[in-house]
Amino acid sequence: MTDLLASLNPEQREAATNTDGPLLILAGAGSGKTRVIAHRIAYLIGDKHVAPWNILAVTFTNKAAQEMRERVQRLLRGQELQSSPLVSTFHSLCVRILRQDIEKLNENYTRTFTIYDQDDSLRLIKNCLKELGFDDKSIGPRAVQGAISGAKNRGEDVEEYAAAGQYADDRRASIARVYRAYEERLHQNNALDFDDLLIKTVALLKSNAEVRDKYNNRFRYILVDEYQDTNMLQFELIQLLTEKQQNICVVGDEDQSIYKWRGADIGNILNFESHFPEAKTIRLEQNYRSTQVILDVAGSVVTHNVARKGKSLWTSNPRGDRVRYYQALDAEAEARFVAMKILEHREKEAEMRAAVLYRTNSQSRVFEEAMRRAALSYNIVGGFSFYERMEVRDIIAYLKLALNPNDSIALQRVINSPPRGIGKHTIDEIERRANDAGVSLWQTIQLVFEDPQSLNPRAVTALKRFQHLIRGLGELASATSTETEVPKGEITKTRDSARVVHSSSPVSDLVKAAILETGYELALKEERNDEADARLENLQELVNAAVDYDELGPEALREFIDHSALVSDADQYKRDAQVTLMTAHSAKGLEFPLVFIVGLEDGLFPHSRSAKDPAELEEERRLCYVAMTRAERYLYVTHATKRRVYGAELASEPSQFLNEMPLELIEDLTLGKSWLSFARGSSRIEYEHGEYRKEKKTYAGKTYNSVDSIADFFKQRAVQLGQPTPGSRNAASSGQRPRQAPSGNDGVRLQSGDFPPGSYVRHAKYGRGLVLRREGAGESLKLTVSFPGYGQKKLVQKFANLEPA
DNA sequence: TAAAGAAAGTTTTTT
DNA sequence: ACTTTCTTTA
Repeated sequence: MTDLLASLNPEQREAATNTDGPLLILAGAGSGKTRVIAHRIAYLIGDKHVAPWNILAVTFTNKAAQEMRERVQRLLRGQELQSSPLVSTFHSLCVRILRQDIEKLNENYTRTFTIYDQDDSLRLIKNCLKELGFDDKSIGPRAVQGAISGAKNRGEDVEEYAAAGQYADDRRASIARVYRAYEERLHQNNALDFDDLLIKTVALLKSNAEVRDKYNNRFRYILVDEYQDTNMLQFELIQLLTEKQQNICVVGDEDQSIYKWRGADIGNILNFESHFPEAKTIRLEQNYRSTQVILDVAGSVVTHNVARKGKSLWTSNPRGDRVRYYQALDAEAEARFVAMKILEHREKEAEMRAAVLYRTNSQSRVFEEAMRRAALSYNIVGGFSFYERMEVRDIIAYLKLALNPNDSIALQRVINSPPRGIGKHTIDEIERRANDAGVSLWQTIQLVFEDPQSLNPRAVTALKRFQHLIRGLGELASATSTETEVPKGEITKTRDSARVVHSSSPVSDLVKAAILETGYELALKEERNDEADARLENLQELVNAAVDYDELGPEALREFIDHSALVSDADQYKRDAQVTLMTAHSAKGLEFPLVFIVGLEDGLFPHSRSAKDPAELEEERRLCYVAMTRAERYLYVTHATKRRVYGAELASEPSQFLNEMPLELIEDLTLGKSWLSFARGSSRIEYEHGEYRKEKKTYAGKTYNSVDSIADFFKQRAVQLGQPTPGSRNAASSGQRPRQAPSGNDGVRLQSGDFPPGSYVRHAKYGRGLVLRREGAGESLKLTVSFPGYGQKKLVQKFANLEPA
């Protein structure tokens, strides 16, 4: 053990061995955070002889948990252990606790509760909206879901939310009604959504001293990773669990806080010392990951944030190459450039792993294609994950029904997939009657048999067959499930038969049954096309995944289903893939020798949704910082000058974050003129850059100088293209001329109200904006205008009431 | 009822 | 552009 610790630097060693009492580790990017946690766990077990069972490490993602488990295992290699430390995400920890003790909460939930993931929850919300008669389009289900989740994460229950809504607008009052209905339905269905997992666990630990004691005694040493991203509920959970021993160690970095939108409270890490008065603080500031240049560029961007304590990250690594920049014509050209560069790097160093980081999942598509064309094997994290595929979710829904046919959301999902003659009319009728009678859809089906009313015999027969199908799956499942599901007299018999089935793989058998007996496989085989074949393959994968649960005992099926809800990105990140494509968010905690940050455009990264709030813009900047600091040796930043958004082609400006990088540390790989070469050639901008930095501390908002340099860039391009531009006689002499906003009135040939690209306009609502693009003519002349703070808007000139500005 | 065609919404990030 | 959902038709 001692030699293991010898590989740590003094601060790291201090952090690993300071095991008792509250400890805050402020760990900068690449400072060996995961290493320290792993060593700390190994030290607790190997040197302090703490039982592994008494150690809990909590992470946010399964990826991080997996990584941590492997690291600890490697450190403890060769040692015989009685148990292993629990390394878990917040959500699976809560499931674990609730599956054990939720009945002690006395809210009428049973241990067999179902978990509704985001998709299930959205379906339920849609049902509630329908039921409450919100059939107008004024209130979108997604918006409601966001509002409810937000309320839940702020700790507001229905009553509190409704009370707060009393004095607010109608919209909020409507949402409160949906919230109430949603909660009732969840409860009726014995279901918990993702937020409830935390809420109910906290409520349970708060209300029941016995349970609290039990877990306090079990988890004597607790570690929390990415502590800057914890929200109120997670903080409460940690506080309740560490009430007794206070052996709480948290690791985090304020500069990497990127989940405020999900309710994360940065105050948790900033105020750790006041929450836990005995706390020690250790700073890890030596970076082992990146070159000095990469750190300098990343640091330069993040220093533009005002709400920041600031810290110094240093490295003894080589300076490294400059950050490389490329301006592509469009998204396709951007992807081609990235693929080409990856090939070049791999030619020099065969094992070079690369990551392509983008802001939104929708950007992944072009990169996938480019990788395929370049014959690079790639790996996508996030987006449409395996368990989110339609066919996989359908089969899971059948399995959920096998355990609990009253799960109306699952039933709704598969009652007619594959098509079995239960059409829209029939389903509507059943829903209506279920609502009237206040029972589940499953129970209503039985009622239909007793009194078919308007339903025709064909539909009734189809329902009979469906009922029979689900019952059959249910019987198969109860052979592998707990005793509680079975009538008392049959317990012995059932358990015996469970054992028999057990040795011949019960969970995977059940999955197979759900694929075969439901007619799912047949329906896909009959389609005879590539897509159906791919789906069949996915289902085979699902069976394979289930095999891992075959030896797990009576709760195996339940655990498999839980896993499918909580482990949405299971094993998606394969460490040795040549290329990994993912969002900047997903990349947190990972590192690659070669990193591309793509789509650095205004409105995309930073995202337009973050433009109105300076705090959100700062979060975008931290996200950019996180992305940049993933790079070990080579970092590329790229953007495109036009990009399709919702099918329409839009001109895009360079991201202000590019303007915040030190230009002398950037190498321009663009063929021909780029925004960067322009910005460089303009001494005025360099000068303003210096000025801007001095003023920075007083202004938290958007970097307007970037917009100005970008405006000049567009004007220059217009000149090159020979398009008439207001003030074009001046623009030819590039950025050297005195700063003056072009005006629609000063060109002789231009009428007032004519707005070419590069000119400024004023809009009643959005204020002053830069015209990027014109299309159409006469009545339907449309302008694409970028408004600081609002992003790009496409306006019909005739109706937009624009004035020159 | 199911398939085919039309219209509407989608894309911020995640457990 | 693409996918989901609504509407029409056989």
